[in-house]
Amino acid sequence: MRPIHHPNCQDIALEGVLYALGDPVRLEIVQRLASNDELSCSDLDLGVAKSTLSHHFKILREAGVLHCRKQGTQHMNSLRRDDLEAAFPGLLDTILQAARGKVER
Amino acid sequence: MRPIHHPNCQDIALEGVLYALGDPVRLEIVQRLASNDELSCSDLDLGVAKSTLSHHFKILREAGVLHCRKQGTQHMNSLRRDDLEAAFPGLLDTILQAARGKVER
DNA sequence: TCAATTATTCGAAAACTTCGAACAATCAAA
DNA sequence: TTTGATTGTTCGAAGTTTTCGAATAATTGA
Repeated sequence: MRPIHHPNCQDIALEGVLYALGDPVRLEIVQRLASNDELSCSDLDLGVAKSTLSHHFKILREAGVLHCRKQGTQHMNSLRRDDLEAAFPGLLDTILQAARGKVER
Repeated sequence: MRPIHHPNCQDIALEGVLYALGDPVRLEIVQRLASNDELSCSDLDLGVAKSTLSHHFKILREAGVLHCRKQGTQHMNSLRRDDLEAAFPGLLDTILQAARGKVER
């Protein structure tokens, strides 16, 4: 298994982040991570094949949205809140707020 | 030529907006529209085929990001600022701010 | 009516997404 | 230490989307 790649803070691209979040499954993942410090793939049941879920996590990781840490057989994922805030102030919060509004109304 | 379709305010979906903006060409279009009230396709030279540009405008239109108005042979496009603000407060401004930061630095 | 301008539609090629099956890595129990 | 269970990734095929250039459509002005 190859080492997991994460972009540096300064390499996080806005298009990449928006693209990553512009998918219902990935946006849902990010929303769940907003209220759970860490989640593994197996914590989520989003109605897609696990290979597809793996792909979605890869997109999010390579966009710089989340960080992945191996722990045994699990991969623990967490939001890169601080890095995103540094790169694009207010962006994540605004998007999470927008996503939240969608449901609560 | 079929009539141009625009979604209603309440039908603007967050994923759709993020997806639309998660492409370099489309993000560039939106940035230009942020400083120009109206632009036609021919006002832009973004290094893609005009059929591709037409496709990008369609994505942006159907996501509810911009409005298109026919004027003669031209199609004048403008940002749906108010509708976006109503649907997702602060989102467009935050994204434009993030996009702006990218260049000015 | 004819030509010029502007933009969309069409068809083909390339790129991406999704799935299930196969594979790899890790840990725990026997 | 081997076996089995758990967790994810990789692979190959099928379907979808993106991109391009060529053809088409709509509008205006000469």
